[in-house]
Amino acid sequence: MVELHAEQMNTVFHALGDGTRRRMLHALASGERTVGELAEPFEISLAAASKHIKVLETAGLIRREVRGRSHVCRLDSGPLASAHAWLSFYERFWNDRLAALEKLLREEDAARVTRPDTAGKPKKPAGTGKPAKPSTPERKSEEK
Amino acid sequence: MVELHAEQMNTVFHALGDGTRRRMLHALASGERTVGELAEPFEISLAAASKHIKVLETAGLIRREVRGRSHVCRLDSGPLASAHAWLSFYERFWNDRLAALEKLLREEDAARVTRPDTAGKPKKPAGTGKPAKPSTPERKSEEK
DNA sequence: AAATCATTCAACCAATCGGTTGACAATCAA
DNA sequence: TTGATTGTCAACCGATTGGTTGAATGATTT
Repeated sequence: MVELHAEQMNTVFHALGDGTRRRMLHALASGERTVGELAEPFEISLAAASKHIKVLETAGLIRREVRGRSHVCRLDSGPLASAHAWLSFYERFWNDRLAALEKLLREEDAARVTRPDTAGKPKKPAGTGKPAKPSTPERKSEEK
Repeated sequence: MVELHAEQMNTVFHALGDGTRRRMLHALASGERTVGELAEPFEISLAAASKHIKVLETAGLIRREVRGRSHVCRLDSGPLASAHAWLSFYERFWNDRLAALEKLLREEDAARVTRPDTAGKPKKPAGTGKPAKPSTPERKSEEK
């Protein structure tokens, strides 16, 4: 599952990287809102708000339904769920008990696979217990 | 808890909005990496990679320890946890059963509190069951 | 038909982004 | 000391961002 649909993630995270847009999403959490209603709390022009809304829309975070002359927006949680899932991968790192275990496992793993005799001199003091990067040279996946 | 520390969230989500940086984080998930090691999978200059790493660092997503001439980076999951928590607010929207319930509750709530007779004309067709924005004018918190 | 309302569009602006190159600083190996 | 190695810094570049203003579009009201 590692980092497919990267372009989507870019747009979603980028959309979330702005406080104005996050507040708009938050407003939409309690129901539909027109563009004007979404714009109202902010001291920016309606055009600027409209752009923010378009960013949210193209990120798939909201959907728009044109009712007469007003555009009604509602949340689409799909991309939020994706972002949430992406972050969940790192959950073990902030879940401390698991993190400690995982760390041990990683180090053990590193110790098992460690460097297949790369450079001649084993200048390893062996004391500090540095995890020592596993020699596998990092798979490539997403390319821009 | 609604959208405090907004500046942090900006930098974190912005940092996550780039595939290169996400892949760097992913690499760090399996252990420490030097700047060079982090840069290696990418076809960009070391300087560019260094900038990415600095973005991650100032977002608090990684920490750096200078060992001799090499800078060793490791993940700091704190901000990831924050982002995850922020997204969790919307969890009910993609958890369908809960979503349906919540929706009902919201509508019920909206019906109970509905507009304290704002504009004169009750042009409400009352048929479509639109949630009807609660008249509370959206609390302001974060200001850029 | 005219006015008003809700919203987008187009052009512009300054700031930021992601990238480059070349110079620099520091550490380590010879 | 000389020379790699590891990484940052500074200057620059084109593209994108978030904002503005003014005009244009479309639906509703009068």
